[in-house]
Amino acid sequence: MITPRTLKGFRDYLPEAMIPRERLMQTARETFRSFGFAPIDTPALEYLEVLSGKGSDETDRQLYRFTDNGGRDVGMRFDLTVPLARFAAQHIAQLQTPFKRYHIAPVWRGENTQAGRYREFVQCDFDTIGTESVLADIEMVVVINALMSAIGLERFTIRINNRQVLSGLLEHLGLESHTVAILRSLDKLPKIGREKTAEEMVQAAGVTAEQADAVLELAQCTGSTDEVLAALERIADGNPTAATGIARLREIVTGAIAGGVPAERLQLDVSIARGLDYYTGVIVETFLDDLPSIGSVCSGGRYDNLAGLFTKQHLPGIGASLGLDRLLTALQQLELLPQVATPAPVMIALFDEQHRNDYLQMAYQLRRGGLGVELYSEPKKLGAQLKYAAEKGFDVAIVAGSDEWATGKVQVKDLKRKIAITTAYRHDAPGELIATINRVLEGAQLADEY
RNA sequence: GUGGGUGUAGCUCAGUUGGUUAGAGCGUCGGAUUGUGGUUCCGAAUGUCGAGGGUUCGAGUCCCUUCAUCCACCCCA
Repeated sequence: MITPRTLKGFRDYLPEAMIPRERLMQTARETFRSFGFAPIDTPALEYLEVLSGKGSDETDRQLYRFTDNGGRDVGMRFDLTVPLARFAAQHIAQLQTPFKRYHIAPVWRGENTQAGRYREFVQCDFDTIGTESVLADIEMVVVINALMSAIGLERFTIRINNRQVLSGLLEHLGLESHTVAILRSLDKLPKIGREKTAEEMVQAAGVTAEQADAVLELAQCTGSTDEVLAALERIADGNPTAATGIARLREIVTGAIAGGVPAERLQLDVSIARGLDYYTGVIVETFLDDLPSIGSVCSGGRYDNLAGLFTKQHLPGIGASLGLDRLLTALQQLELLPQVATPAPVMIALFDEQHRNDYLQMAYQLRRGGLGVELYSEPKKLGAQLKYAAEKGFDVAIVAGSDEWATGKVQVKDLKRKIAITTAYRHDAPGELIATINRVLEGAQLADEY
């Protein structure tokens, strides 16, 4: 016998897990499409050189790679952004710019697992390429807010930074060459605190204590966006790069607010750096206020030359990625996921098998009326059937025995509120029953959000 | 990749210094209740103690290896 098992970091999804998962994907799709992003897909496998070209040592280490049966060196994509760069370089002639696409698909990273971190997980990316307009930057923030709201979340914070602000300061301090090491240290600031971060910067990045202090002062500006912007201007001291970056941040924040994002969800935070070095402008991370420890659930930013490896054409872009599996882990920990094992809301009890064809006819009529309906398949005791319906998460059970069929009425049981409604029903006039069920479902939906 | 915790019934866990046939609660199934579900009562089933090897008269318990999972570092969705 072969032991049935799954690989480390790879998972099976039972209906209870898959139902909210599909719902989340559907919400993401609808949100992206409502902004005009169009779907694309790319292969899971790419030539190794395509994936490792831009990658750092870290991504190289996490890359699943092998030689295929034709002797080609191939790798499994570890994000959707590098495939997009290849895709754009390859097809740009047939695409109009700005090109807006969304891409919902699994990616693979051979790293160590943890809660909300898997080796196979789904990302929901949306990007706009071919424009440097600040409107695209603003739209990214607006989409993130719309997406999180559509999922049913209210308590989240979108942290915004602009690489140019820090670059400007580093330029001002004469530290451009240490940028990567400084960013790496800076990323630890929330975890290890200011003093240790300063120590590490001095040690790992080889800067002076004064320089480290200036960087940290910049990174620790807090308060309202106006306050932070004013403080940044003071510290950057007229450096042109930083000034450009700060002006851009101001435009993004005011634009996002005009675009419907509540101001309190936006927080300027110069300390967020993102490990990926391909970001060149604005950077965002999205944290759940009630579960910040899970990390960012939606991150992105501007990259002004991602396709440079694949084409001479200048292709600036901006976009972000929702971590579907991480978000689902978070929603589960916050107990915001319904425990439902059925995708259909209505179950018809097989109460009296003599009327089997009536039940089939009724199910047909209800489905034609737009309702998801399961007809119970065994003539078990009614109590057992109702128990099955309640535990599987159906909202409505239809009960009709010989008495009901004789009088032209059926019982609509509201399983969530435990009440029964008697409604007239005939196969050639199902309208009243459908209306009754819909009334119950509207109530049920209110009490049954994510 | 490095370091640490955990792994016993479907789930949450107990299992005393190694000692006969491995337990509890919840859940499941059957019945009380042959036309009405989340309560109550009665009854029942269920484990190669993650896997493999070793020490021992004897291992769920000790040792080694391995797999999975969680935590920290690293990195990130």
